[in-house]
Amino acid sequence: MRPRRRKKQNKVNMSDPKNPTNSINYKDTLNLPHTDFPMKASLTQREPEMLKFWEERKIYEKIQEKNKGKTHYILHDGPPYANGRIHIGHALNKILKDIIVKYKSMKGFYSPYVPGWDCHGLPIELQVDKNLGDKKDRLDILEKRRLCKEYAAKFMDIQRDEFRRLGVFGDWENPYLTMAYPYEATIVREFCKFVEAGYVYKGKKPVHWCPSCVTALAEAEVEYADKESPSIYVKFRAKDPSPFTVHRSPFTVYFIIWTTTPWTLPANLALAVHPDFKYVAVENNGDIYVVAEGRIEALKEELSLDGEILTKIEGKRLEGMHALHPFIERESVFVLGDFVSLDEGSGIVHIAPGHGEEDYEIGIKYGLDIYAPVDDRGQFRFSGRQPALSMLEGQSVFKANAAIINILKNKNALIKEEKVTHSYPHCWRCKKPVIFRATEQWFISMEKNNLKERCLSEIDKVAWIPIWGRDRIYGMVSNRPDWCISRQRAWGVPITLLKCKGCGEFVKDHDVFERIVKLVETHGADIWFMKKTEEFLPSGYKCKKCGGISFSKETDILDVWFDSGVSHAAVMEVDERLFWPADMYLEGSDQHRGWFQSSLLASVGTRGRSPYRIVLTHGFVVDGQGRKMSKSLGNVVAPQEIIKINGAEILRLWVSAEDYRDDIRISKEILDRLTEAYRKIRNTCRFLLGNLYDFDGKDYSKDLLEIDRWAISRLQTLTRKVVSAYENFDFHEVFHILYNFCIVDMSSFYLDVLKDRLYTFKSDSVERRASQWVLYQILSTMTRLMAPILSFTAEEVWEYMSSQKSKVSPPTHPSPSPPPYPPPTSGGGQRRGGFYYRGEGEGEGESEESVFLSDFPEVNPEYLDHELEKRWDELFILRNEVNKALEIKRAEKFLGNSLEAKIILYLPESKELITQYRDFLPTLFIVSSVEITDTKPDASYSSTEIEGLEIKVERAPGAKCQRCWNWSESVGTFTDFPELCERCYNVINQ
RNA sequence: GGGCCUAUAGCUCAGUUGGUUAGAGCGCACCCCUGAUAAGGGUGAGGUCAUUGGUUCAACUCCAAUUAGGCCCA
Repeated sequence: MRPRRRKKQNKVNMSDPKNPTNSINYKDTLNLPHTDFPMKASLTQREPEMLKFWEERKIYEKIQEKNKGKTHYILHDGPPYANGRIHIGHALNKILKDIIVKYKSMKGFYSPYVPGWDCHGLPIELQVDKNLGDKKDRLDILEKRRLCKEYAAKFMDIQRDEFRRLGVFGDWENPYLTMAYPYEATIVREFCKFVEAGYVYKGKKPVHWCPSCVTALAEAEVEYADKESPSIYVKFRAKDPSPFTVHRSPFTVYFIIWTTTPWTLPANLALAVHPDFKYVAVENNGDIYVVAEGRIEALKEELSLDGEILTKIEGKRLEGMHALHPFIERESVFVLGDFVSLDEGSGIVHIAPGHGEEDYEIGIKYGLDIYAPVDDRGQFRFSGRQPALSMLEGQSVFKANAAIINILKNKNALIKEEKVTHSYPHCWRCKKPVIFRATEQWFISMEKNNLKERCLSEIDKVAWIPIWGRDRIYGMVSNRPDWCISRQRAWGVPITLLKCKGCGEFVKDHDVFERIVKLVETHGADIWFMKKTEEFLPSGYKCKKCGGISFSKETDILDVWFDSGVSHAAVMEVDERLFWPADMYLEGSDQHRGWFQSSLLASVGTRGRSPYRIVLTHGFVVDGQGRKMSKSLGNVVAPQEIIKINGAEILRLWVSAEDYRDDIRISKEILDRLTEAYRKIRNTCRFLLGNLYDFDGKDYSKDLLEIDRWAISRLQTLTRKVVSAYENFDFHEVFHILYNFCIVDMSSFYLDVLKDRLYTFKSDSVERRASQWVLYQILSTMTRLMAPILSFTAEEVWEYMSSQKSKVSPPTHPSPSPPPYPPPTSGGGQRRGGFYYRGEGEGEGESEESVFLSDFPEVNPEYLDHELEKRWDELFILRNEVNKALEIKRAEKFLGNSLEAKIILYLPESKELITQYRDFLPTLFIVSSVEITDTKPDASYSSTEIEGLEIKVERAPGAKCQRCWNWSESVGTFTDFPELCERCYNVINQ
């Protein structure tokens, strides 16, 4: 504990009146800064205390109460997946949201924040399976769902604590969970709406299928990795060789195709060519081979196809012709496709409509069978009995590649075989290669009711930040296929459809749907698996189509993107605090394909418009070199680590300092820099607090010196810039503007210059009070400006601002450290004992118990003075030149402290500025005296910035005043205080 | 391979509609102070504006390609 230095402010404590000079500690007569606000932040310890304060005092709830009824601003939370602990991307996302919500709330918007979690889905189910080990296959579906639910709940809890630890405000006690009964009921209800509107159909379609997990995978569940595959050239004999043989009929004509998936050849039904390419017939070893003309050079090398070109034919002329399958008694028809390219292969593409996206599209177009003789486990199942196929029956497709190549060899249909390593889709969970396989799936049609078109037109009504988000999602929606919404898994909301066993028709009665929704609402989605089929139907229900009375339940579950996609209905429409549509959705840029899109589809399909007005996206967190984080690179930065080492506040500062539109880098150096920046901001606040310990809180706005008016004007400029940056969601600018203000305007200038006045003037002199008034405005404004970002620190400063005076004054004896936070007041809304208030007519005070209950600063035009700021810009140039001159002398050891200097200025022309500010210049330069001369001094510094200006630095005349440290010729002229200058003498003697 | 995006000092960011020697702060080096003190102040050195072409009287700025990186898709 530091002893209090200050006794009485204005009277010297003289122990020996006869010999005053020896015993006076003039330091005691100064108004040195004093505050208990610690220099060291100790964020790691202090943050949890602050969180407790916010929780106990129900600050979030009070903010909501305060803004109730005002214009709303709804940031609808995108639900993170309730699996695992949070990573740095989660932290980034939630902190950005928090900054916006806090800013809007302080601006007076009603901006409740309801966090949510995505709870269903494959990753959780797989994790549960993994934990179960061998037991997983014996487990009842309800039992497994129970375990999944527990798992999700556990991680929801963990993540909730981690999000709260970041200082994020929200209704953490009542988050939305996609597995909550009412939410599940909404999912079912929204699904039924889609069914009733005719969007939902059951179709056979190739989807990514994981033979290992035995499930269809969504796009989002597939990841690409390198895989080695066979690369083969295969020949298909032409059924009718005549168009290629001209008059040389003995030749056999073959079409060459290239594939890396030989196992799809049994399902080959067609060959595709580009309508606009030319195809050539090349004679080679007594046969004729047909390939695209544009590939001939490459194939000469690849396949030694270097014979004479006999004929040339346009691709479009091949349409409808037939080739013979190399090992099955079947014909493959020629079809036309724009997707055929000349980048690789032969320019003729093998088509298996049941095993490829483009193959499927073209198959539909030509009315081909969507044929996929592969079962759930990725094994061949053929219905017909052909010799070539029987040996493949039951083989897994990847293993069958070799057998098929063998068959091709035997049939003399293989031209070339090698291995390639290429990017191939893999299952995101089990990491094994997946296949494309046509299966029975449920889809939401993008064409029905013009859904796609309507989505596209809604996209143009949304404000996308950054602007390119619009192009991105527009392109994705334009090209997207129908939405495959079924999954063959356990952990999710079931597709609640009942099928007539007699005719296969699905029950689509509204009443039945309502009945199911009600059941789910009360019992959860589990009810679907608990009750018998009949229990979902009114007694005696008959099939509308065939009159059948026997029905079966659909057992597939819904894609989790459907779950989160309907959050607009489950949360925004249902929660009476919220509003539909949301003002903002804010997620990472990957969500253009994910949640932004599923929400858009879910909302346009049933509500006809998008559920959001603004969509803001941020980039991904990468390491210091700009590379993505991965376990294998070992460059993963965990938010928990940063919190432990630096504190959540530094993480918040990091989020704000970086431009989130791009990828966001994080590294030790970046965090070190930010920690420095934090200290600077914190210390600036501390210095301000320290000089306000005895401020009387009165309005001194009429007593300001010009430099004070400059400072208060700069404060308005700061406010204007910061508000505009917040409004544009340019948080990194908030940080830079605020930080530079602390350094440039405050610490290195205004506060440095002000020390003389604050410390040495009579404590209650109007000049000192005026500067304190300014400091108070600065501190109060800065604290509120930074609160949405530096929430912990702003609240801490706020706390000291409102409670400091009563603790600090009068500082006659050591006082115990104040408790970090005042005890809870009985009866909400009671004012704390804060002393500071604004002048008359500015009714706002700093008595709110939290900075977040105060209003966000606004620019006060009365204090904004552009003229003054502009004039002072010139003074700064002058000051910088004087500093250079001083630095030269300092290097020569001519002086140390600038107060030892006298500055002589010589400026032949345009000297209005220096003469106008003649008396102020010593203060401005922080030197003891300034002389303006008409004769050019010798050995002076010639200014490079101001033409003609010469600056000479001399030792200041007189002696150093022991109190204020200025050098003055008046020192020694007072016999009772021979060590004091005149100014200090007068202060002491009053 | 395709779509969208990014590239300015060691770090984080500015750089208006193309128009002088490209700015700021931090960090770094050196110095001062010791009455913001595990603080404060001053001065200084750092950039071929990713690369290469093109448009233009003039390009960090516009266009194209390349390289590197990111997200999404195949």
